[in-house]
Amino acid sequence: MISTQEQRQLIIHHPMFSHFTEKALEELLADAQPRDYPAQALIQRQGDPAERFYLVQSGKVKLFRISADGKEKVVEIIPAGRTFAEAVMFMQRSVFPVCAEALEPVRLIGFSNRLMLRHLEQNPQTCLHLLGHMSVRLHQRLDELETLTLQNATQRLALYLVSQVRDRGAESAEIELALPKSLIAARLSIKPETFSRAIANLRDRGLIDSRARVISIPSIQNLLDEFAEGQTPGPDYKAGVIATDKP
Amino acid sequence: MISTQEQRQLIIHHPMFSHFTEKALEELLADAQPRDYPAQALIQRQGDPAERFYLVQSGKVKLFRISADGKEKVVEIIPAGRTFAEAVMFMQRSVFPVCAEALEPVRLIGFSNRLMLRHLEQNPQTCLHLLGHMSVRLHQRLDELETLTLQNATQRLALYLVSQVRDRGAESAEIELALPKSLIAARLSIKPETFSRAIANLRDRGLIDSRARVISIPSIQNLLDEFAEGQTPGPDYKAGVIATDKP
DNA sequence: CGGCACATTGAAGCGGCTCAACATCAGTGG
DNA sequence: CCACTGATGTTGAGCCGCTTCAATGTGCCG
Repeated sequence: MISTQEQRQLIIHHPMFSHFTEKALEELLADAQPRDYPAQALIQRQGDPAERFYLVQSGKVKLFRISADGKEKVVEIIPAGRTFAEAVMFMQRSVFPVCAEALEPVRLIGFSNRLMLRHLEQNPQTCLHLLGHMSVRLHQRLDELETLTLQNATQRLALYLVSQVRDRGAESAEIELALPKSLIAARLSIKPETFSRAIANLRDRGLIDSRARVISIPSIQNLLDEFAEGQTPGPDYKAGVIATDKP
Repeated sequence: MISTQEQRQLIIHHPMFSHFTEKALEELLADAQPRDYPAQALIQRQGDPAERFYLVQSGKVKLFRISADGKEKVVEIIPAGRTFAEAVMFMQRSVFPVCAEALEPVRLIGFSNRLMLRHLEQNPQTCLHLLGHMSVRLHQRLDELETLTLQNATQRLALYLVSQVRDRGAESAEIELALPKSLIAARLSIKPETFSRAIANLRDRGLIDSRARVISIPSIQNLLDEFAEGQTPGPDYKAGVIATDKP
């Protein structure tokens, strides 16, 4: 059960719930479970049965996969205000596909999958919103797949830095790393040592300037030009083969 | 406009359309565009505006990304009977995130995104089906992400071989590669040479037996044990940190 | 049979990893 | 206030896996 006004506001204004009727909302809220986790707590384990999805009220959550030999792959860092594990509820066998860990003290609000599904059946608007949301996620995974296979460590770092720039379209920028470098390294699937060397590499070449956690980029364009991002191929790519119009 | 009975049957029985009313279906069918492509034809380019999604009537379609320096990453191979680019219609800026190429002579049926969205607004059942579909896709991408970062080339190949086994749960199996080895290599993000060496590696160790395009696996379990798949960590993983129940 | 695409095998190179030492900084307690 | 400590970040050296380049082998269709 949700108690505080702060929680109500957070939920009500979240796009996931904004199309619901008053009644449906009340039902979901009545069933919602707030829960606190200390830093480093394991919130869920991959393979656990999933009966709820979560909204992060405060703190940051790390989603990751872990392989049999103990190596982990950081999939995503969920900041406050965002939901996670919402895609799981649409699968037949509902188990968490990833582990979740609290990076800092975290407060979550858990919603019942069963209840949510029941309301979705009568609310195409929210379904469409969710579809949009999941399309974006799918697209992001695609970007990451490409980045991982087509770009080397330094390029991945450069793209990450650019993605952290708040002011889109600015010429230059100064950013402060929101996470420990070792975590960013994990997010980029590189080792901390390699991360450090990549930073040094960019610094030596004058593309960035780094002082501790603050990194300034004299020219964002230069950084991007150097490591051309996954853009559409030139217009002359494999030109010539055209489709026939009708079967 | 759809003409042949064969096409109608294919469409009507596809889960994407199975919940639609007769009337909605007729509207979609009236607008559907069949189209043929010769082998190697470029069907769509990443960045192209997307106004339709496609059902593959016959042939195979390769979805891939291409980077500025020409390296390509094969994202997926779509066989006959499946749709692609259906996730794009839910995004604001509707452009194809990948290139598509006909691996063989291909016949596609294209459906209007606009029309489909309009019908989805009145059909939560299909929305939910689509959500389920996209959850699975999201999950698959996750698997691939993990496989790419956590497993080496030989392990990836082993997992691929196992995934190609038709008879789930059988002790041993014999499979015939449905695609040229160089394409499978690309799908696994390894070079053909490495693919070849990986096959040789498994053969030398008695885990598989390969004669040209036919590969037999004496014991599927052995193959999996060797390269323990991304399974849930042992029950003792980071035990101890428990959540407090209430805020 | 020739020709060509596909596949295999060898040798060398390179990028990122591992291991190890050292630096830096924050927090702690004397 | 400073010495101690542990976490985090940096730097160096060597190694390993995959790629690259190049040569050779194999199968298919003219």
